[in-house]
Amino acid sequence: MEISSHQFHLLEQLNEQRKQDLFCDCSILVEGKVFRAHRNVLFASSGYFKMLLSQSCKDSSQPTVATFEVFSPETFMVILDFVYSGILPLTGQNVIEVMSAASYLQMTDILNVCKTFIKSSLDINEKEKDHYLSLSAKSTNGEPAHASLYRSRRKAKSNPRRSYSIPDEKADVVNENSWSSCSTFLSSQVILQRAETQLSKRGRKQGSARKRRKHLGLSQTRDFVPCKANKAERAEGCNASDCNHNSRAKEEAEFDAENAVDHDDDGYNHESEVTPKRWSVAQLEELSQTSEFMELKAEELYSSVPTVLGVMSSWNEDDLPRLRFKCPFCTHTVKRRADLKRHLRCHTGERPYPCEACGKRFTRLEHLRNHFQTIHQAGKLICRKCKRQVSEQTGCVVQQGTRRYRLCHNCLTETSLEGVPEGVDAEHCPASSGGSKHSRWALEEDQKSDGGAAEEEPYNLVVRRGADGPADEADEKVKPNLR
DNA sequence: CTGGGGAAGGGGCCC
DNA sequence: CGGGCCCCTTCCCCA
Repeated sequence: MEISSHQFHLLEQLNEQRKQDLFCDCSILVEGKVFRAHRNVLFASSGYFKMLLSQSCKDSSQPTVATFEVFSPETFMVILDFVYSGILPLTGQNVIEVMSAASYLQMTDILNVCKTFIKSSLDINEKEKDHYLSLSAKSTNGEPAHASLYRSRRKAKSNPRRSYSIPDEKADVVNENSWSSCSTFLSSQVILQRAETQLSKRGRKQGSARKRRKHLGLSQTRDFVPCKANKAERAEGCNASDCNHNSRAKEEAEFDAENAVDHDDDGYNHESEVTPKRWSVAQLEELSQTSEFMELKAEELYSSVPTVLGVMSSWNEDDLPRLRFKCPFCTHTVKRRADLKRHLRCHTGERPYPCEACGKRFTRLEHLRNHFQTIHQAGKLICRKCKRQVSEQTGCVVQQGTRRYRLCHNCLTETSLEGVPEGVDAEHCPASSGGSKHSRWALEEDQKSDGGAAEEEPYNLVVRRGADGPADEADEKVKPNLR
């Protein structure tokens, strides 16, 4: 016989004990504010606490103290209340931070509810937003019209506060797109925080802030965070449709941020001075269009990644604590901060290494090098047609557009007989042809003088870091040729 | 439609 | 900590 109310009453009793500080054996310090709780409850609720407390359980006589600086006391209060009540008081203002904290604390139930919350918020505001955008497009006087629209929008969104009860939620019900949107939005937030750091260093002026504010609301179609291509894009669920979805998420978050703060007559956000981590996505996108933001190099961005970002502990064979770095955007953990930095590129879409020959960009120098070697330098001593190994003497370098590869003399003769045009000057081929198989072929007629020279100057490859600017500017940062 | 090969990209780890 | 190497997986193109 099962008494269904038992669990509820038990949790209720624990919550009462917590409120009266009875049997609380764990103190959690969040930005100076102390929360008291029970170790066993925290252990059962959070993967983070499970790891943390599994260490301290060896000497259970000593009270456990955990310190957090990565989220606010208000956010932790929401989470702790949920742990002891099963009720999650989500609002449009706190959902992002709660989700971020839940990710940090490895509380998947809360994560799932946050996803659902955001998704439902998007649905609710879709029509309203369309209406807003259409009005916005018709508006001729930018600032006043937008300002009034934003105000009316704030009023229109009535009571965004909702409470979610976890047991009804199923992780597999949640549309992954919503998570990808949130994940990408979190990427935006991180980049925004970095940008904020950089800008604060440069002494942000009221005038520029006003100018930025003026453009708020004009960003409904821009995507700030580049979507990753290929594998990681799919891994993170950031495909083309997700990017559209993402823009909606950003607008929603923007709306939430607008809701969360008050603006003075200048439109400057005073709230940001109190809670500097809360930037609206519109502000982010606005910022991304400014020259200051354009000047932010990848190195600067990554140098300001908070040191506490996603750090978690694990245990090695000697039962000694071992730090691992957890990606804030996915479940991946790495041993070294540098590896995390490298990994983060697959979320931010940063590709600091462009190929001089074809313009394709890469996340790593070695990938660029491999690409250049195989595609543009015919680095493989293998006949592309018959797959036989060739040497400098037995294989000719053939250029097709920006691609170079080797053919043995036999295959070269056959290829020539099949009607491949010879004698096309490789150097005059368009750098971005990358096109059809039958585009422009070039055989290096004098291998010793042409291809040989290319071999003697192995890589006419120039590497640039963060070469997002004009070519002239990028050329000033040319690195020595590789190898 | 399918299988094979090349290219791209990400993770682990060493120097 | 950055660079580099190795290995593996995934994607794309082509026969």
